[in-house]
Amino acid sequence: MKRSLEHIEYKEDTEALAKFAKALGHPTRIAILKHLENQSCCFTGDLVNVFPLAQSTVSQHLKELKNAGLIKGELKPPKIKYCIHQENWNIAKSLFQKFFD
Amino acid sequence: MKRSLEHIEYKEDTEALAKFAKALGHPTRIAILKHLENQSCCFTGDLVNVFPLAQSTVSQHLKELKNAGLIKGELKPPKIKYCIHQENWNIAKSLFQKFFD
DNA sequence: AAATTCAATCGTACATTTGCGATAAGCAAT
DNA sequence: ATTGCTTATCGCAAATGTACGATTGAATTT
Repeated sequence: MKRSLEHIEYKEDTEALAKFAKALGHPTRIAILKHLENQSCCFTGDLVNVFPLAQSTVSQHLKELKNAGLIKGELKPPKIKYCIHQENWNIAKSLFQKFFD
Repeated sequence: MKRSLEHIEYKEDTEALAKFAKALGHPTRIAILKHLENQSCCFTGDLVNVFPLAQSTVSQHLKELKNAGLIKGELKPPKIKYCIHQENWNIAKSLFQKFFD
C-alpha cells in the first residue's frame, strides 16, 4: 500500500471503536462470540466441531478476538478455556452505544 | 485463499452484523460517519478537506459505507450529498444492541 | 458545443486477511 | 523419557483492503 507519509491520527475512541468493529467484521467471529455468550466459556476444540473450519483457522479467529481484547484464554491443561473479556466487552458495548446515539 | 468447498451458512443476523461491523472496521469510516452525524449531511469534497486523503480514497470509503447500507447519496448537481441511511442505521443499531445484550 | 466542476472508476502497488495442511509447543499421564 | 492430547504457529496461496494518481463520467454553465 502506498501509505501517507505519516499515520493519520484519529481520536482515541475512533481508533478503539474501529478496532472492535474490525474484530467483529467476520461472521465466524460473530458466531464464536454468540456461542461464548451462551456457553459463557468454551474450548477451541468445541468450536472446531461447531464450525466446518480447520482447527488452525478457528485458532486464528480466536487469536484475533483475543488481540482485540474481546475474549481471554485461561489455561486448563491440556485445554484452553476461552471466555468473553467482560471489562473490554463493556467498553466495546458503550463505545457502540455512544456511536449509535 | 483456499476456500472451503461451500460457503458457510450463518444466520441472517450474524451475516448482517458482520457486514455492518466490517464497514465500521476502519477509523476513517468511523470518522466519516461521526462527521455525518454531526453535519447530518455533507459532500464528498468536504470530507476531502477534513481528512488528509486523496479524493479517490475518500470516495472508496464512501462507496463501502454505501454498499454496507449505512449511508446514501443524493444527487445535488454538480455535487452529491451524503447522509446517514436512517432505516439501515437503526437496523445496525439494534443488531449491535442485541448482540451486546 | 465547449468548458467547468465534482465525484466515481480504473490501474497499480503493496499490506492484510482468510483459509488450509503440516509442524511445533505445552502439559499430563504413563 | 515417551506417549497422547490439545492448541498455537508456520508456510503457503488466493482474496480482499487501502491508498494513490490519472482518467472518465455526469451535469451545469458559458
